Amino acid sequence: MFPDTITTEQQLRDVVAYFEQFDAFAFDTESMGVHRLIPAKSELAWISLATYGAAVAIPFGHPNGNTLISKATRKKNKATSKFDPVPAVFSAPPSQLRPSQVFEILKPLFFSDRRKIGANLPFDVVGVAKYWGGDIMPGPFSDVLVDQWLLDENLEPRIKSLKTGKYYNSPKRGLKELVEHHFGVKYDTEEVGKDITKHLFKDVAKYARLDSYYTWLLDCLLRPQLEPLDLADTLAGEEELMGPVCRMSANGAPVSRTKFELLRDDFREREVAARASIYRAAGKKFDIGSVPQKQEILYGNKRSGGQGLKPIKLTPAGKKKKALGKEVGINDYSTDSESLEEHANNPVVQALLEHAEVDKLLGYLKKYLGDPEKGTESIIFDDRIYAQFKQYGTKTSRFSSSEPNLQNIPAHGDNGLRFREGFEAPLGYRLIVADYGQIELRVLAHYIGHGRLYEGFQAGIDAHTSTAAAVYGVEFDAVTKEMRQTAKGLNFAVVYGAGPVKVASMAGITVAEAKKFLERHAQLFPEIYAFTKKVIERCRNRDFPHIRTMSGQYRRLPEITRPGAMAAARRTFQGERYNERQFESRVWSIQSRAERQAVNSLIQGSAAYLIKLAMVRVDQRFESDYARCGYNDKDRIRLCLTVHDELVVLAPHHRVEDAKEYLRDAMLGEEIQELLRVPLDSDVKDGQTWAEAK
DNA sequence: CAATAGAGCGCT
DNA sequence: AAAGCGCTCTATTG
Repeated sequence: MFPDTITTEQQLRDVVAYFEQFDAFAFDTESMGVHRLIPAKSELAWISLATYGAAVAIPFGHPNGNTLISKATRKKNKATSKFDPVPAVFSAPPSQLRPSQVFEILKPLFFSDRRKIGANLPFDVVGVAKYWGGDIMPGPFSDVLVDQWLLDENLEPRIKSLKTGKYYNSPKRGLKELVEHHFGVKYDTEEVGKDITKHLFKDVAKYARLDSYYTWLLDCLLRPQLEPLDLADTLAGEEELMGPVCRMSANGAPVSRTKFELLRDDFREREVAARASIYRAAGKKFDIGSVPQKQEILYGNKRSGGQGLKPIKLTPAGKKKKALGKEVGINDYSTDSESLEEHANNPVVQALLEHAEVDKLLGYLKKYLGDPEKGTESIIFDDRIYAQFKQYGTKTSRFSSSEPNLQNIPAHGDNGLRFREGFEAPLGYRLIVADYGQIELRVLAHYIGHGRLYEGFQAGIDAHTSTAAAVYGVEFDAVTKEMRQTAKGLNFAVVYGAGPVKVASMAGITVAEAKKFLERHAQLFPEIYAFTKKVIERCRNRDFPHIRTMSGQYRRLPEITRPGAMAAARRTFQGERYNERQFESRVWSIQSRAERQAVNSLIQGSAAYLIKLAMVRVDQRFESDYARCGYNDKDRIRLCLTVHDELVVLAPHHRVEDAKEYLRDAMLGEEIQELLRVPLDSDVKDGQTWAEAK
């Protein structure tokens, strides 16, 4: 039929003919080069496929043969007196197909309606799209990592350590970990996938083939397991989202390299200045990034060269120590910005606060532009940054973003504004930002279905303003900025389960005042508290405690029961000596945390579901619009980013109004609005930069 | 030397 | 005793 490793056109045609017999197949790619982790820009060398009864690896540019001529080593560089790496030398690679041949022959298979299965699917879909002129293959799609996430969002795969031979629970949930967890097989002990250019042709061939093979096997194993859990619709929803996610990932976020470079230079100067101020005020040099050294400087007495400041807040580790009745020292006290604010008049503290802020943002810019000191390359290509968006991996079904994380770009103050000005539409285009207003509170009001919060939304009143009017007992028009700020804190307290201390620090009031407001809030909004109580009790009373979001997604919370919390408490105290009182307090805090998580996950998870639905709708609209109107590629409207309750879109000037209309239709349209008993709200703006459009 | 933990901080 | 993330830095551990 065909061999495991495909090196001729005829073999590849036979493969395609075989795979075309079935309605689904798994695939995986191997990339190389400095940008191998950026699928939109990586260079691929292998693609592998698996289906019923077959798995193959197809090389089309692997640089090495099957013999290692000389091992990788390091050689001392006389000029720098450092050790430079000397790469391994391999024999010449066997003859392989060219990429153009491979992708031409594979195209009918991938551009059919067969189900394509991946592990972290968008990575591979975007990777291969480059070879088809940027076209994203059509669905249906599956991703075994999504399957696993739906099956158990808390899974920690059981892994055997190569060094110690002992089993441990890994926090990672990648393909390798899942394969070992489910099948007890370690198939990549050499870590071939990390850098295929360091490995023999035959080793990569084996590894690449097994990637697809196990992806296929996991699909076979996991999908049937979803059936009894009533997750078919949830899964279908996530799978429908995969196409939009692939397109968004392939589009990237438009930025101005020049602006970022200017900003970096400016931040560099400020960093140097802040550093100098710190040393001057402290009277000596020290490592500003070192927490222990900062503790000595701030909280150490003046005799030993410290500032002699009174430490206030303990670190989490310090709290644990105190709870166990141990002595705490200056190294158990926090040096975070909240602690430093207490001593804002101290010159060392002032300079440290400035330094921390500038250094953090400078770090972002170095990540984007590359850092010669660390030997990293720029991740901006033709004024675009390509982040990875994961639709799995959060406990609440939100998206996460990484490499880089584009969901934590500074948003507030002068720095935030300047930073977001770096995200800029190219000439002839505009950025459009659409965000849901107070979506979490709307979800909460929907679930409750009556009362002040619900009525407020029905009447179209801003939630924070209506809360303020209620707790202060004034008319809506009489609500001041400060009153609204306090009310905002109260509304957050509901969604996150915050206590008086947090509300006080958030709203800038005293703890006593916060307590009064919370009591007053509870009197005026009894239905909210009745609802959260009901959510918690229902969760607790289930055989396996959990909540389900609007999409049907589970959040399992075993620690919401006393036995569950006790088991968790025992784990946290492992090996420590503790008494009854300490144990009880730990159990209580774990159980309370689970209660807050139950309420928050229901709300946050359902809100996440609504924006995922909107993304699918908006993408459909953009795609059908493109197909129907026969526009050029450059006239396309494209999704660039999603930030929890916000979508960022790039559109050419003449399409801006269309894009805005599509966004509003998708976000507020019947299909989504009919899921909620309160009206949704979305704000849609355009601008040249993210700062302007927000 | 590499991997992990902890502190800290950016966002919604 | 505030939910959910990812990243960077240092210190520690194997």
